[in-house]
Amino acid sequence: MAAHAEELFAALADPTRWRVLNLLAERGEGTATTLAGELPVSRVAVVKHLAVLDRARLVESRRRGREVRYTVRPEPLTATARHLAAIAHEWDERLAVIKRLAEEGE
Amino acid sequence: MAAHAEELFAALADPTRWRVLNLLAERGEGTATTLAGELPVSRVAVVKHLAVLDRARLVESRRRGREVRYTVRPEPLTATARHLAAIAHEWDERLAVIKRLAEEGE
DNA sequence: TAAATGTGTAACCCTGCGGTGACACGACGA
DNA sequence: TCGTCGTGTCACCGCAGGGTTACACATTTA
Repeated sequence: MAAHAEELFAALADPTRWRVLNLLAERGEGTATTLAGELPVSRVAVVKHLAVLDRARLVESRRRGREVRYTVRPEPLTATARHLAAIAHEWDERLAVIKRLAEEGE
Repeated sequence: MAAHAEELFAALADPTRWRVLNLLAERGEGTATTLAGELPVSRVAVVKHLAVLDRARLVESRRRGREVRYTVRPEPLTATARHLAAIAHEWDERLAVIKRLAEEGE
């Protein structure tokens, strides 16, 4: 598994981060301050979450004057979806081979 | 996002757990002791990892006399892959709508 | 220019998690 | 029957992560 994939899974493992992503997807964009206004956590907490999401490339930030607007980035999700499907397929094949060998062995 | 989905992402966020899953997929099955023999961690650590993977339904355990053999389960991966692809698709549509609105607004 | 508003960041708290060693229990083989 | 071997579990350690408050800095606007 690629190293940054684990970073992405870790990013997706937190419920607050999913709420941030959902809010951004619904509204199109948002700042740390506006997001904190709709969440039960402080702005600083939101900033930290956005930093994690940014490292995982799940959000994009554009400076707009004195504020920083964040947008959602779907690409890592589609890439990870393909990745997981491929691994599951490998496992399936492996299990099929083992099952066949076991039946021959009887 | 479903609650146990975050449990699954958390399970996938650890490198040692991926090594456990890979070993199980390669060999078809394994016990906590045999796995610990091929990993740089103790048996107790492997047991804990297997417990996490079991809660996420990524492995299956069958008692065989005095030992417990673990097998890999691909289903959660395929399910999560579909889930992520669907979410990414939603985001894509949302972004397309917003982009169109922005262009009309000019 | 001064007030207001948003961001950046430092210091700190507490919980969870990955890891360890030690020991008790149960099942198998000699 | 007794030693062996695998599992289960308890107590503990260190650190990263999610959370907070407080304060300094930058940019807009009245």
